[in-house]
Amino acid sequence: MERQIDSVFNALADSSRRKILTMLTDKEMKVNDIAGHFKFSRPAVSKHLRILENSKLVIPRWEGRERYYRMNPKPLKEVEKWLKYFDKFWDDKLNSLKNFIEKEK
Amino acid sequence: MERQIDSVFNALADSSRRKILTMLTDKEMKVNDIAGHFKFSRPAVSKHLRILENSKLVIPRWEGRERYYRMNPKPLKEVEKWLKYFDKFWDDKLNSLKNFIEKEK
DNA sequence: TTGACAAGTAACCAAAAAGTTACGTAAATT
DNA sequence: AATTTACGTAACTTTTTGGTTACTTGTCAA
Repeated sequence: MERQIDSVFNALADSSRRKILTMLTDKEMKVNDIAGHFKFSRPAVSKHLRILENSKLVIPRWEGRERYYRMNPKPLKEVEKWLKYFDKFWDDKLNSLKNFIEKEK
Repeated sequence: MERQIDSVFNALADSSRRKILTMLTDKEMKVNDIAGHFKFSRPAVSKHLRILENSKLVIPRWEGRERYYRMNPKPLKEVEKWLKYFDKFWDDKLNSLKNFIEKEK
């Protein structure tokens, strides 16, 4: 079974999906509205939405025959947590990198 | 030309590559040492390293016939910045909700 | 109630990704 | 000098991904 963090990183790997997320930051949108922002077909958009949905980055809501999507920022917290691990070393790393580059010259 | 952020997200999409990054957090490692941690072959590891290298997440250094890799956390800052965009929005939203509730009282 | 509309799903295809084995090359070891 | 070692690279295969078109289903509107 795929771990949650894997599915989130995977969902974020595609720039179209990241674009969808930014579109959904501040508002709900239905599938056709989203599809209107892309050159490719609506079924392709549907697939992207399915991937975002599986990673819980978006949450759908039916309203009649229309499906509204909104963003769920929670899974991004997992990513931030993963990144924080490196932040701990950030300054040290920068310093030693600087020293490394200095020595190279 | 691929944008930097795209190549970074792409590099991070693979869990083996993320594992390599965590291995390199606090120390340099040579290719064979890294390969020792995976079930797949050394050339496969080499490919992953090439992808990490292209996204600038790791930096190589030749020492004789051995190649040492170190992590470069800088590109992760781009990712964090991308994530911050959402944090800001959701924090603001939470705050205005809080203010709203305060005023109601 | 008929037709159009908003979506999902299925079957398919091409290109990219992720692995393999085989081989090449330069450095270290004997 | 010959051999082994640490890597890279090339050619190839399989799997995954991202797209397509065609079709289905449920809802709305005439």
